[in-house]
Order: sequence, then C-alpha cells, then structure tokens
Amino acid sequence: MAKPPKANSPITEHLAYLLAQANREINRQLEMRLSKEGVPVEQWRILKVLSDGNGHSMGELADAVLLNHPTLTKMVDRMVSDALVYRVQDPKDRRKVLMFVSDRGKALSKRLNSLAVSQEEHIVENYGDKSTNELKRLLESLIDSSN
Amino acid sequence: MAKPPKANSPITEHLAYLLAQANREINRQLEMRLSKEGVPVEQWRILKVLSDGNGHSMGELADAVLLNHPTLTKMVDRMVSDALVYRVQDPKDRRKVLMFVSDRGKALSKRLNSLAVSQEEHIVENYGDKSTNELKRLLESLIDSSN
DNA sequence: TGGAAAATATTGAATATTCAACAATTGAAG
DNA sequence: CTTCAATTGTTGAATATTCAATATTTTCCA
Repeated sequence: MAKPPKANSPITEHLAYLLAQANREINRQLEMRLSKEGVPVEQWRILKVLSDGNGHSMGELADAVLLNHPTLTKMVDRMVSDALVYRVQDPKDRRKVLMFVSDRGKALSKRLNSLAVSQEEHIVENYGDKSTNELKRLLESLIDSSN
Repeated sequence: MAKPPKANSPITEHLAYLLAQANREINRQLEMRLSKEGVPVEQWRILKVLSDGNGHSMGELADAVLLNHPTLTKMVDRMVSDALVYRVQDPKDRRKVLMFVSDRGKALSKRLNSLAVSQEEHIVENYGDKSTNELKRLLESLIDSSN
C-alpha cells in the first residue's frame, strides 16, 4: 500500500522533487511581488521575524529565515547599510549579536507584508481555501516529523 | 473562512515559508544521501530525466530539472567532463542541442535512484503512508493551479 | 582557578549562480 | 526570396553563496 517511487518511475513522483518544484514556483511569484519594493524574499523574512520587536541573535535568525550563517551575515551587512536593521552586542553573552529592526525597517516590513498577504490571497483564490489549509497542515507535520 | 495570514501573524503561517522550510529540510536529507556518490541533487535530477533514453534539449531539460539555462549549461559541462552525459546537435533544428546519458551515467543514475528511493521510504516510515500520498497530491494540484 | 573545549559571529578565498549580451538558426511577413 | 523578429544555447562579468579558518567569549571540569 505504501508507494515510494520505484527506481524507474518519473522524477515527478518523488516528494523531494514536488516540494522543490512547488517551492520554486511559489517563491518566484512572491519574488515578483516583492520586486515592487526592490527587496529579495530573504529580506522580507528577516524583517518579519525581527518585527516582533525583540532582539534576535544571528544564529537564531539564520535558523528562522532559512539562511546559512555567513550568508545571513552578509545580507545583514547590506540591510544595515540601508538602515533597515541594526546590531547590538548582547550584554548577557558577549559572543552574541542581537539584531533589531529600525523604524525605516518596520515601515518597509509593513509594505512587504501587504504584498505577501496579497500573494497568498491570490493563491487561495485559485487553489482553494480547503486545499491551502490542508497543505499547510501537512507541511507543518512533515517538518515536525523531520526533527 | 478563508484565512490567508494577517500582516502581523508569524511567518510560519505563510504557505511560501512552509514550502521553503520543508523543501530545505527534505533537500538537505537527500543531499546527504547522495553525497555518498559525491553528486549534487541537481545531477540526480538530470540523470533521472535523461534516463528515459530520449534526447532532451537544454531548454526542456532546464525546465524539467528546475535550473536556469546558464546554470544548467555549466553543470552539463562538468557532467560531460565526467563522461556522464553527452551533447548531440539536433538534426531537425540546429539551434538545439540534444542531451543523452552515457552508460557510465546510467550506472550512476541507478545507484542514485536507490539512494533517493530509500530516502523516500524513510520519510514514509516517519511521516506515514497516508500523509505522504496526500501531500504529494496537494503539491501536484498546487503546481497545476499555478500555471 | 586555569585551561581546554564549545559556541557564536565574521572574514576571505573558492565556488556557483545570475544577468545581460552574443552567436547561430529558424520562422514569418512582406 | 529576403529581411527582420523570435528561439535556442552559450559566454563573461557581476553578484551571491559556501567552505574553512579565525577571533572572541563562554562553559565545563579537573
């Protein structure tokens, strides 16, 4: 009854492939929307995570926004130049750096969130309410089961 | 009843984020398995698609393996060096190049497929038969609805 | 306590990807 | 037919990512 793909079955039957394909497509759509603000998807994630107002260490942030540490460091460098975020040394643990969002970053984050929400509304329109929620539920549980 | 995330809801409620996260995790697992053969995930895809024995043009192949054209060109260059695949000019349309898999490539493809299938079996064990199939179904239909 | 090991973030070199321009071929319209 | 636009694939420069090494601070434990 369980059917992982056979060795000779098409690649489109592999979960890993379907995930990559769906992610690529949805990400591209989001990227196009966010390009209105000239910002890559990763910066939306960073600003959104930081928008809880709390300081987040680089490591914590890297996990949350799905980036490797060095990649995040360099992207944050750019965002600091653009005055969207700033670094503060963590007084409790001076190895750590706490990231905060600036007012300018908050304002941009709001505009980006509108674009992201409107994308998801667009998906829900075409794909359906039920499917969307069910897919989200399954993805969450896949992620949980992978830890 | 439809609930796209609100502007202030956590990023983990966005479909785009959940897809990226799940894809990242599953892809990393697959990458680790394939590292036994010293091959990146994209080469597994290329070999698998070409393993139908037919010639595939670069454009066709790029779509199928989820790579941009220049990236594919350069990866194929490496695979040609490794004697895994080879190029043939399409006689019907001399703008095109048809890609074929070599015997060496076929042999490698078999080994890679075993690794990929075993990964998916492992997922099915933890995540369940029903969830896996349901997730695949939903991903396919999301992809369809996005064209 | 003292010193080795672990954790955290950054850096620089090596590698990979992307963007824009190009070359070659085909299709299509006058 | 002939010329102009569209398609296909590659290239080189610019950009981004990754890997390994480093610096700093903290934790552990002998």
